[in-house]
Order: sequence, then C-alpha cells, then structure tokens
Amino acid sequence: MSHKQYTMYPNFIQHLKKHISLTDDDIQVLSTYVKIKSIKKKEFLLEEGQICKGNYFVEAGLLRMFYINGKGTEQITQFALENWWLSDYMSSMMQSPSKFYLQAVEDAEVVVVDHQKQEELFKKVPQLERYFRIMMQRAYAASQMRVKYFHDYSKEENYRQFVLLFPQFVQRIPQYMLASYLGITPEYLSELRKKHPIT
Amino acid sequence: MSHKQYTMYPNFIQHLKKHISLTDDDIQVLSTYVKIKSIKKKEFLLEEGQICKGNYFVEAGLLRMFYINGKGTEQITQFALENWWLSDYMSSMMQSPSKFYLQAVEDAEVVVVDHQKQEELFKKVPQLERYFRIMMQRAYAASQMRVKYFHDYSKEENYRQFVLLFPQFVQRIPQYMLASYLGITPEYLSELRKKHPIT
DNA sequence: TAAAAAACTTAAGCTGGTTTAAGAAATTAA
DNA sequence: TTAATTTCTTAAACCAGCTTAAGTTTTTTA
Repeated sequence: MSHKQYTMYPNFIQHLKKHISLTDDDIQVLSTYVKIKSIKKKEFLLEEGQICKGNYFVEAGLLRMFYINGKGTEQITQFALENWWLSDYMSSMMQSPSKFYLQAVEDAEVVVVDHQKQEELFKKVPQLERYFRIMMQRAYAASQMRVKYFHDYSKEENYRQFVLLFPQFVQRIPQYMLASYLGITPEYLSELRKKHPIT
Repeated sequence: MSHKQYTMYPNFIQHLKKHISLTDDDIQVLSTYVKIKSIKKKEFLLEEGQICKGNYFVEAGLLRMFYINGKGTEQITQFALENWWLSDYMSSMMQSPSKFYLQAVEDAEVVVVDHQKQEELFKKVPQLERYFRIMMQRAYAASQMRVKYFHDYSKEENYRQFVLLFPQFVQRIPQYMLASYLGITPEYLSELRKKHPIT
C-alpha cells in the first residue's frame, strides 16, 4: 500500500535515491510535501510578474523558461526535460516578481515542491538539504560551462555543437525555439541549416 | 585562546554565521579542515589542465576566473571579491582537467576548502551542507539572471549597466579585463567610453 | 477535409562590433 | 629617474548576424 503513494512519480523517487538514502518513512513524509501536477502543452507554471512559488521536477515531458525582451520577442533561457529541476530561484529567494515564464513545450508531469514549505521539509528529512546542495552545485557547474561555450563559439559553431551533443533533444523542439535558445533569429538558423545540412 | 584560531579569517566565519549557527566546537573542527592562503597579484590558484582541488572563499582581495579561447586571448568568465566563493565546480565534481585559470587580480587572502575533504567535513558539521546549498542556489540564481542580461542588452547597454551597478568594482579592475568580462574588445570599450564618458 | 494558424525558408540590404595597425599614456621594475 | 612593460586610444576596412518582406510548408482546428 505505502509504495502506491509514490508510483505517481517513480523518476522523482529514483532520482532522489541515486543521491541520498531514504527510508520508506522518509518517502512517506516527503509525499505529504510534494504534489504531482499534469500540465498540457503551452500551459504555464509561472508567468511574468508573479512570485515563483515552486521548485519543479520534470517527471515526464518538456518545459522551457523564457522572458519577453525589449523588442517584444520571446527569449528562451533554459529547457528542462525528464529528471531536471526548473525554477526562477531569484524570484523565489527574494520573493520578488519574476521576469520569466515557465511553460510546457510538451504535455508534462511535474513534481512540485513548494518553496515556502521547503524549510519545514528539510527539517523532517535532512538528507534533502544534501540532495539539493548537489542539484544546485550541478546546475551552477553546468552554467559555468555554458558561459564558456557561449563566448567561445560563434553562433554557427554553437548551433552545430548543440545539434551534435543533443540530437534527441533537437528532435523534440521546434526550430524557432532552438534559435531563440541559441540567441539567433529563426531566419539565420534556417540559413545555417541550408549551409550545413545535418542528416 | 580558541578564537585566536579564526581571527585569521573573520569574514569567513562571519559569513557562515549569517546563514547557519555554529558552536565554538564546530568552528574548532572547521578550522582543522580549512587553510588560509595568501596569494600575490598574478599568482594562480588553478591553471588549465589541472584538476580543481579547492573551493575558494575570498577573505580579502580580488580573484578572476578565465580561459584561453581559440584565438589565444583570455576570456574572463567571473570575478570574485570579498565574501564570494570561486571554483571550477565541473572540474572538481567530475575530477576532470579544468579549462580554466583562477588568478589573483589583487593580492588576496583566500580560505581554501579541499574538495576531497569536504564530504568528511559535512559529516562532522552537518549545517555546512545547508550553508553550501544556500551558496550554490544563490550562485545559480545569479547566473540565471546573468544569462538574461547577456541576451537582453547590447554590449553597449551591458557596459553601462555594469558601470552603473558596480562602480566601486570597476575602479578595481583594468579596463581590458572589464572588456574581456563583457565579451568585447578593449578597442570597442575605449570607443564606448569616448562616446559616453562616465564621470 | 478545408481553412486558419503556426512554423520555416529565401534573399537583399544594413549595422554593431571586430580586426588590424599604429601610437600615446600610465605603471612597474631596475 | 629612466627604461621596460603594460594599458589605453584612434581610425579605417571588414564581416557575422540582424531586419525586412514575401512566399512556402506544416500543423492545428472547425
């Protein structure tokens, strides 16, 4: 009976267990602090101006984070697929209105950890403090590398690197979103693809 | 007598205490796990090809992180001044050779936490897990915002924003380093400064 | 299954920022 | 205090990537 409670988010539990040890009791407690949320393609978890209340784990599907820039066009800053966390940490830490949108690119199942209740949860299951330390360190490490790649390569090289490293991922997003993430116009991406067809 | 041991790094201890509570015993234990290191301007804490062994807290002075790009020129990715942590987290997590250099821009006092011994330290002073979770979350939040600013503003706007937000900081670094950090050539920065003199 | 909407392509002209090359000013070392 | 070195400036030619505008293809909705 007790494990029926977390068959709703097997990836989530498995991911936690990869980094920390949890008793069935821990999982029991945890399950009272998290919710699973199903969202349809194009639905929002967060919109500009709101204070970001949750930390979101992608159990299934695909999310994106973006903002609307000065010219009124969407600028994507991150994607999150299975087993990734996504949130506007500045907004939730500072309790300030977010500049970002969090939206489903595909129908998605998301595990929601309420930022407010997080402290309380950490007290009851202290290993989670460690788990999130590891997740944040990992995310920060990835972003240190991203800054490097961003400077290092031309937009064209950047595009080709990305397609090479994440081909499965490129299949799942429309090209204009890839262009936005890479910081180029769809027109220029189209030109690059013509110049160097990628199978 | 016991607090003589940490008058060597008052900022460090104060910073820890701002986020977690520590007994004198905790501090005693901690002090056996960290070292203070004085480095002169232009000395390195890490060079390309080495595995990053430490996590560095700037007690005093100013550090920079950079790499050598394809054209053979330095690209600065981060500065760290008093009360900031600096490390190549990817290199230390993956135990892979770093692509980066960590170097003193000014003479500096640095508190070194050995990445290898960190796990052991966390077992003895568990609150530190929380402290570093907060530090990593904060660093990651800042980098989420940085990606936004980077896309959002032209290089010129970026420069002016930076000078406006961190004037004291701009005073402490040579202009070619600011140019490198902003991802522009020193020549272009010079042109921008001529166009819009900032008192 | 037809019409509307969303996504992608093409091509020409334009601009923000680089490159190159030289000299001037400021800092550091002897 | 002089020489060496490092940092900063100027200006002209150049190019990666954008803008604009129009047309084509694919996906969604009715």
